[in-house]
Amino acid sequence: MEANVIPIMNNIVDKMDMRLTYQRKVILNVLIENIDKHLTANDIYTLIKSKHNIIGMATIYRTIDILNKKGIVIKHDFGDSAAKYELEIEQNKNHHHLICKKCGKVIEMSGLLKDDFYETLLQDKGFECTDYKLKIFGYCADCRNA
Amino acid sequence: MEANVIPIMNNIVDKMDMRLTYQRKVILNVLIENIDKHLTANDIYTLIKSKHNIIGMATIYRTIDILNKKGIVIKHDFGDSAAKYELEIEQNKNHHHLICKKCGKVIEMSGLLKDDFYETLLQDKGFECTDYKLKIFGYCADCRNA
DNA sequence: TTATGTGCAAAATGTTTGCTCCCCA
DNA sequence: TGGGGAGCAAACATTTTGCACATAA
Repeated sequence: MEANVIPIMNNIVDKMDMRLTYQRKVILNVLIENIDKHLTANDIYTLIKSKHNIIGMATIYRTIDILNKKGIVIKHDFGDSAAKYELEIEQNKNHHHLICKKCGKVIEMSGLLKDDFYETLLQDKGFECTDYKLKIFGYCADCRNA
Repeated sequence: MEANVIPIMNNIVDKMDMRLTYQRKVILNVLIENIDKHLTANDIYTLIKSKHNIIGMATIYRTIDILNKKGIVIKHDFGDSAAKYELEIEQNKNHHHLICKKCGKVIEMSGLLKDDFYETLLQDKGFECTDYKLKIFGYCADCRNA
């Protein structure tokens, strides 16, 4: 494991409250090293295979599912069949995704919701928001100029 | 076909610019009659089977896909395996979904984005927005009080 | 008439599960 | 050492595809 990954890993391990097996360490390691990317289960599998021993697909799905339920991993669906995962760190949390309908690129940004949306939801609908996903479809700068 | 469906149907048919077969009419009919619902491909299949002749699943997927590409049908993914579809009428367009993490209920609302988000996207990222989907996860009034 | 659409069945894809053996705490 | 975890393969659900036949325009 690379040194700079260790403190992040420890931080997550504190939150997980589950047995720390070799496989789970390796999965977390890949997620941390790709903290700015969206990985499919198969991406994770391939990345692990290239650096460590092979681990089973079922283990990846089972682990990711647990991490997702514990709020450590976010599950995304950008419409291209396989679900994508990323670590739910503060920096990744509740950001928006701009998805280009031409080239498929995903750009991240934030700050498009009204500042008082949380209160509005509670008052108007009695709905308590824990998190949200905003997907914006359209055309990125490159594709618009092409 | 029920009488009140005909004007909506004609409106859509004008937009589609594709051969109007028996199967496509029946699919559109079901979508119009359930304009306020989110249907899976299988829901559509079952609804058609109960009122008309059986049509093939492949036809449903192929038709819905075309309608989606033409902007007549919206495809949703609420995280429960099968994709859900609804007509993309003005009333359905760009609304938000509040998804209860306990009971799975989906509530619709709108008006949570900043008024100038379209311009912000264009200026800050050069991104031209055509449409968006905002999914808000949390707990509905019923589940919060239960 | 002919390009397009349909149905069927088979295949592809992504994900989940049962069961046996393994290993972390 | 005991109970949760892993691996494998088989099952599963949803969606896609190839091909022969049917049909709207």
